[in-house]
Amino acid sequence: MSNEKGPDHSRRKERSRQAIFAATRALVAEEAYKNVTVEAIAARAGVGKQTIYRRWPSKSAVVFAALLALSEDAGGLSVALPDTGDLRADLKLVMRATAKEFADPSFDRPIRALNTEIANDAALAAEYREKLAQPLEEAKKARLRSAQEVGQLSADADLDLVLEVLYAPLFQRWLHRSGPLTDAYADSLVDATLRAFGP
Amino acid sequence: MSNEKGPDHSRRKERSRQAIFAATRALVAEEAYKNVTVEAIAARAGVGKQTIYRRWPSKSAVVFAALLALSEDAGGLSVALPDTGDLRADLKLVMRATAKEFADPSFDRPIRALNTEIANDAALAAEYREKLAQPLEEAKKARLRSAQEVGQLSADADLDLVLEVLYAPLFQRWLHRSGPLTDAYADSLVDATLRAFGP
Amino acid sequence: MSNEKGPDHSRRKERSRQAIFAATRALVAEEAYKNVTVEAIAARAGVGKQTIYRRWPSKSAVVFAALLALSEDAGGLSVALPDTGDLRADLKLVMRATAKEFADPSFDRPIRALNTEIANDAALAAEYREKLAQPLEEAKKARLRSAQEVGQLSADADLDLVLEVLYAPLFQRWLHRSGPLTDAYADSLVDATLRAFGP
Amino acid sequence: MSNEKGPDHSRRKERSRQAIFAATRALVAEEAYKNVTVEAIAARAGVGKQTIYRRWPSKSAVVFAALLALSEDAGGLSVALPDTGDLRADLKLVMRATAKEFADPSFDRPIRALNTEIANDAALAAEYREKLAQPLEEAKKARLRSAQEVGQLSADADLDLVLEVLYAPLFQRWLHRSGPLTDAYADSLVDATLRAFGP
DNA sequence: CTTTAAGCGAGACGGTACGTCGCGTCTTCTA
DNA sequence: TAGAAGACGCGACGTACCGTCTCGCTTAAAG
Repeated sequence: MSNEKGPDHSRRKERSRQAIFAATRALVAEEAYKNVTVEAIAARAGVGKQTIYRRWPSKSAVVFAALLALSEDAGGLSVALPDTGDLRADLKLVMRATAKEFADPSFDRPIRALNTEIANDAALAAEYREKLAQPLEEAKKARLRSAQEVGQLSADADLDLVLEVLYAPLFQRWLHRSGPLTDAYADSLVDATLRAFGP
Repeated sequence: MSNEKGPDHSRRKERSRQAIFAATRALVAEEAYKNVTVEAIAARAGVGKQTIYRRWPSKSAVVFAALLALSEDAGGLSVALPDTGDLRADLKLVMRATAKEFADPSFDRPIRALNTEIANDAALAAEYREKLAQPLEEAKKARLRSAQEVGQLSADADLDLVLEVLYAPLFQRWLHRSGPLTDAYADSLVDATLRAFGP
Repeated sequence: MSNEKGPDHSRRKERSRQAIFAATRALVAEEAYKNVTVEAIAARAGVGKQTIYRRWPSKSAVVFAALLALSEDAGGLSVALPDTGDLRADLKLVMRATAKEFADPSFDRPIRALNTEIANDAALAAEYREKLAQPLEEAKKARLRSAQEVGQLSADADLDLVLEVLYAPLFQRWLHRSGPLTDAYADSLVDATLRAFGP
Repeated sequence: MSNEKGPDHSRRKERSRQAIFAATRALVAEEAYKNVTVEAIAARAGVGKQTIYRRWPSKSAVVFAALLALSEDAGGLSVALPDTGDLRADLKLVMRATAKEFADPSFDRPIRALNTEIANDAALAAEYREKLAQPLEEAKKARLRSAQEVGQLSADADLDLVLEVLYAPLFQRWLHRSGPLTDAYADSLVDATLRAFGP
């Protein structure tokens, strides 16, 4: 059938693509980032180096694509934030979970790798915002809008700013390792944010 | 005599040290960070590679030391924040200036380099906090405490948290290039922070 | 019908075969031998690489076949040596012509390529002897036998040896570029050979 | 002492140089020539690739230098040909020995490698002639001149030509594997040469 | 005249080696 | 005798070809 044709066409491509992504994720999670080399990825994926360079221009791009694909695969599910009607409680839940994720070494390393790449490459940064950050932010803003409707958040609050005030301190503290990422800390960020942007 | 020797000795050391720092800063400001190599620094400084490796264990450390020294030279001046008695006005002044700095390319590249290094090296991160971040934060906290005394800031506010809520959004927006660093944005951060932690 | 099939079939095969040979000869004549690659041949011939590998096991074999085919096409003509009745004159004519050929760059490169391949591949060397060298040698020996019959050459001379003494010095001098390939040199080889094997 | 300085200076250099030569010779003797790669040489010599590329521009040049050095080390001894007063006997001795050498696989491979390189690189060919071929030829010519003096060789014979008639057939037969390299063959070349250039 | 399978061009694939760059160490020579 | 200069062993870079493997497309035959 013609249905088979498409998949047949891309089967080999797709197999190597997935092998490359899997190898990249494994290396990023296991190794210091400087040991994540194109050569190591190719070897681990059982793939020629050229197969990587044919598709991506640099190690950064591969790493980014691998982590992006990971998020896209899992992303559809986690995009919706909880909405119990209690914004404060919902945000605390989410912030505590986020803090825990950052503290998990198997998340820490890849996210650091990702941040290292996007900090030094404006094009990757743009792609990151478009493909990863914005969808997440939209989901979060949807929750905030819902809160605005029920009067739990100021109606004229700039939602981008709200999200920054809420998340950026956690992000910075994690990136610079400038303090512990405890539940209490997560809570205090929610409280501060709601004081700033509450009704 | 050893009196002469020591100074002579130190003077030579100091000269090459300054040459290394100058070369490092120049390269960091001019080049993409991956082109900042120990060999390039040594060549530009007119110094043997060993002279660099004798003093610092890695490129990261050199870059960090060069930028640290830069801040320490200039640091004495900017450590004291303005205190006109009007916290909101003082903070807006500082935040607008900070936003401008981040937007300046000749600051942008070095600070990105610095952040790249400390994000991936916990030891450097600790040194960064101790030598650069904490002194600055202490100066800022001094201003906040002064505000608490005159009732412009909640007496029981966690000053570390206040600073994070104030600065982290700006930092994150800059690092991820996720938005413009305008005066209005700087102001809105101050306003949000004062709503959260005001009296 | 199968009668038609064969030819039609052959016609396509033959077209690509000729394209491959033409491309190979062009590349061998134009380029340094290391730049003569299967990929370059395929690209120039407008042919898939597999079409080459389907027919020949290696680049050596293609190059050899291309040059062999060239000789076979032209070969029928030159196989017969002149026989004016004067062996010395006939040999000098042939040797001078041979020397001229070797000096011609458009012959030089292909023949060097051919020699490179057969020097390092015993199987190709055997094929070379069988398909190219022996027919030529037989033609030459026929002329020598004719000379033996009229008493211009020793009747018990080993004709293989005679040919080697006559040609090998020219070949070696060309291969090693160890001296000029002049008419005088060609003549002196004929004279030496006839002194060694004359009546 | 200054005597020590020279050697001290070159000790590391010299050690790696010798290691490279030894590895090259071993590989050339053991492996098919296409498996003799710069990478393999470097690995076997325990040397970085750059150390090879710093000194020689190509694999050809390394192989050539390695084999040249081998000959130069051993060369001083074998340069003098036997001179018993009987040219025919002396030449047969030498030619039989030469034929045996060519038949020895551990000579065959390197000499084929050498010939492959010099056939395709005029510069190497020139160096080969100057450093290897000419000294040997001078030694042989010295023996021939001695023969001329005692009337065993025509006084006006072109000695270059004599040597070519004597050696080139053997060389060509070896290179093209066009016949056996027996003692009888060696003898017949000497006999033919002396018929051509004898008194 | 359609259908079909064989052969083709195109070129991606897993690999190997290339020649270069930079690492961090080691050695030499100079001031 | 410290330091500039830079060679060294090493390992990764990004590229070129290798020989193999799909993939559609063409195309001439058999249905």
